[in-house]
Parts: sequence; C-alpha cells; structure tokens
Amino acid sequence: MKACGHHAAKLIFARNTGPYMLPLNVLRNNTAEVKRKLAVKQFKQPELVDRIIALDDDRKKFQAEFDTTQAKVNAASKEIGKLMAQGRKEEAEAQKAAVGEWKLTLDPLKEKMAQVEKELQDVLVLLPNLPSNKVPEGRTPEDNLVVREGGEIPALPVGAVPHWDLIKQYDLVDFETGAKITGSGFPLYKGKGAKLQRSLVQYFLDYNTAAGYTEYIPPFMVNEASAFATGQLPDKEGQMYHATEDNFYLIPTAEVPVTNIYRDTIVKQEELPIKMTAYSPCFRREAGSFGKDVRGLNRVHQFEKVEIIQIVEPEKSAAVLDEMVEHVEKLLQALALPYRILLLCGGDMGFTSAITYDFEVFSAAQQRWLEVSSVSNFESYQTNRLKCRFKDAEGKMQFTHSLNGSSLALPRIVACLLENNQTEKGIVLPEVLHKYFGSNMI
RNA sequence: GGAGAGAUGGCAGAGCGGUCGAAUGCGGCGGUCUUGAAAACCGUUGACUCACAAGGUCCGGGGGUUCGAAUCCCUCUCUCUCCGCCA
Repeated sequence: MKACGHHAAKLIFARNTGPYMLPLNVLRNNTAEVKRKLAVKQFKQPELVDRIIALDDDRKKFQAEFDTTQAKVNAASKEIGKLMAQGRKEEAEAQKAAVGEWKLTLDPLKEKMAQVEKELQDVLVLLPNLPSNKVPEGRTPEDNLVVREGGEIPALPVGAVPHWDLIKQYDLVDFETGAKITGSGFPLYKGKGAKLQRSLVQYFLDYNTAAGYTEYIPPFMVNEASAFATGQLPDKEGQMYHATEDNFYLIPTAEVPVTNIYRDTIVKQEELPIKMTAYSPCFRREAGSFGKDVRGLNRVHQFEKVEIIQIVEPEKSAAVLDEMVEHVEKLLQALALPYRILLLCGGDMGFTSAITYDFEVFSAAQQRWLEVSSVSNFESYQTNRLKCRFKDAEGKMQFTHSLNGSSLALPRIVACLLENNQTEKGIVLPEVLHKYFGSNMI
C-alpha cells in the first residue's frame, strides 16, 4: 500500500487557516517587534514579513469578493428550489441563467485564491519561531550563556584513554561491523555495551514516569503531515532519512511522533499539563558534519534517546520549562557526571524554539563538553501547526504551548560514563544503574 | 497483495439531490426541584474565517456532475471483515 505523494501535507495546507507558525495578526500588529526578534534569531529575510502581509491582504480581498458572489449563488439556488416546487418553471430558468453568469466569475476567483493561499503558506512556513525575551543576542555557540554548572570533573588515572579506545578494550561497540551492515555512524552495540544501552533507557524511563510522565512507544517513521506539524519540514528536510516509496520519514527524535499525538485536537483544560515520555532510536543524516567531532560515539546516524514532552497552558509554559530543566539536571546529578547548562543565544537555537537550554557533560578524556540534552519551549509555534487547542475559562479557544527535552540522549552519556569512570580495574558505573545493569562495573 | 463493507458533531448513530451545520441518544453546561446529591423535567451545547454582524467554509482528503451535493460519479487515504504472505 503506497502513500500518495503529498496527500499528508495537504491535510494541513488545504484549509483556509493554514499552519501559521506565527499568527498573522501578530505579524500585522507588531511588525517592527517581529522583525527585531527575527533579527535576534539571525534570520536574514525580514522582508518576508511584509510579503506575508501583502499576500494576506490579497487573500482577504479575493475571499471577500468570492464570498459575496457565493452568497448570491446560494440564495438564488434556494429560490430555484422553491420556484420548482411551485411549478414556476420560467422564473426558475431565469434564476438559473443568472447563477450561470455569477459562476463564471467564481471559478477564476477560486483559482486566484488557491494560488495566493499557497504562496502565503510557502512563505509563512519559512519563518522561524520568535525568541523569548530571555534569549541572549549572539550568532555562534560562543555567545551562549552558561547558566549553571554542577558535578566534578574527575582527575583521570595515568594512561586514561578516550571512549573509542575503551569501547575496543571492553568490546562494547563494533563500529566496523555496523558500517558493514549499514554504513558509518550506525553503531553495533555488543554484550555489555548493548546491556548498558538497555539499562540507561530503562533507568531514564523509570525516572521520567516517576515524575508523572506517561510512557509511550511511538512509530519510528512519520508521514509528511507529522513532520510539518512539529517543524522538521521544511526546515530540516535534508537531515531526515526519507523512505520515498511510502513517503515516510525516519524520526530524528521521538518529539515528532509523540507531539503529533495531539495534532488536530482540542484538549480539555483540566487534562493539562499533558506529560509524555518515550524511548526511540533517532535517525539523523548529519549531512555536512565532519572532522574530529564524529569520532566514536560523539556523532552517529542512529542513536538511542529518551524524550520528555509536555503540552501545557500558555501562562504556565515558562515555569514548566524551568521544571523540565531541573528534571534533567537531577538526572545528570544522579549519574554523577560533570555538567553545565547553557542558555542558547538567538543564532544557535533551533528553528522552532522560543527558548532553549542545552545540557553538556564534560568528557574528561577528550577534554571537551558534549551536548546530551536540549530542553526547549516552543510556546505556540508547534501547537499552532499541530492545531492543538483548549478552551479557556471564558470559553475562548487558545493554543496550548508545547515543550520538550532529551532525558537523555545516550551515546555521549555513554562516552562520558566510560571516560570519566575508567579505573585500572574497570569502568565504575553510577549507583543508580547497578540494579538495571546487574553489576556495578564493566 | 486479493475480495467485500465502511468513514457524519466529544462519543454513539440517523440522514428521498433543495427546507441539513445536520434527527435522536449519551455526555457536557445552565436552570427548576432538594438541606445537599441522585432521579425527573426545562433549556443549552461543533469548528474555521470575520473587528462585530452579515456572509462564507467544513459531514475522511482531492476532483467531477448539478441552478443546488452529507446525499450521485471518479480518485486517494484510513478503518473493519475474509483470503494470501509473514516476525
């Protein structure tokens, strides 16, 4: 059974309302402010905002024209029905002729509307989310703010080695055979290496569910509509593996399928906050990456990750972001890894995010920080595309806010655990993993 | 992959081509009654566009027939049943 090419995307785009990442009235009423914020995000085409407003003006104009004509057609059609019922044939025929005239103008209008609509969507979708006011200015990772540090950087024993050597020494991951089976960047975990993965996943999930997150196992491929709704398309088109025969995308993160649970839904206010967690493998093409960054487990095409996702009331999302940051921080503390938390600057944050905190752990043998988690508030950017709304106390429809974070991504956690805990006798595992791993040491 | 049936409002479930944005039931909300609750009764209850109203749009998606489509036709997707294949 084959998925039809663009069907999924049409589900979203066919409607008048479209997926604005930013509501049109915001663009209209706060144009200068929007452009200023886009600049913080290093967005280079502020003129798109004007283009959008112009297109929307056109759309409204055509729509109004279309609606008034359609109204006449509708009224006349009803009239015809009545006339026919009364046997007044001639009058009915006259009305039919009139309708015929109006309809001639309707068809070209419809075409224009569809065209403007499509142009509008194509441009709208290019605008990233606006950064929150807390986001610092800046262009590169150097401009990110370190907001907190924790844990202790260990003094490694003489002869300490990076994780790719430890992996060989303890026979934990076979990169060569993974490359034979699939390609480079597809690790083949083996023996204790495989069990460590499983232990971490299970520990993370237990930790998350204990905090009230509901566990899911989602599909690992998604359709186009889902990839659009969470903002991977069109922004990250080239970064996802694409099964073209069925037009499915391999998920780059569980965020995509899990957040899409709430696509096209109106949730009850009392159901909020919705807290979800999911393990999934993540597939990333990492096109354009190269160099020493890709050594060992530092950067791979397939990796394991446990994600946390929340859908909340707008007023609460800022506080929930802090709560999620703390949640992840405690997890790193439980793993006894040296970490730091960064508030990303405008230029370094993701397309869809309003504010992002990155977590990095210190890889003692490589003497560098590795990103292991990214916790973001998307505010209404995703939920606007998703159309995930709730009715507030006044009965007004509002978009919910969505947030997510890694809790946690495994490969670099494993890299640090191996490197930082290496001893002559073996690799000492943090206490929280003992019961999952069945041993306190590799 | 083959054959058949189906897709309607929060859910269930009607709907001769005109009076259908859609019967009815459940649920929700408001009220009467009650010390309170239940029951009963009465009323109310989809979304989008739109400053508001008017108007327009939406009965899985797209297209067609017609003056007029939830209703007819084509097509895609999905669901269910049976067969085949299979972890």
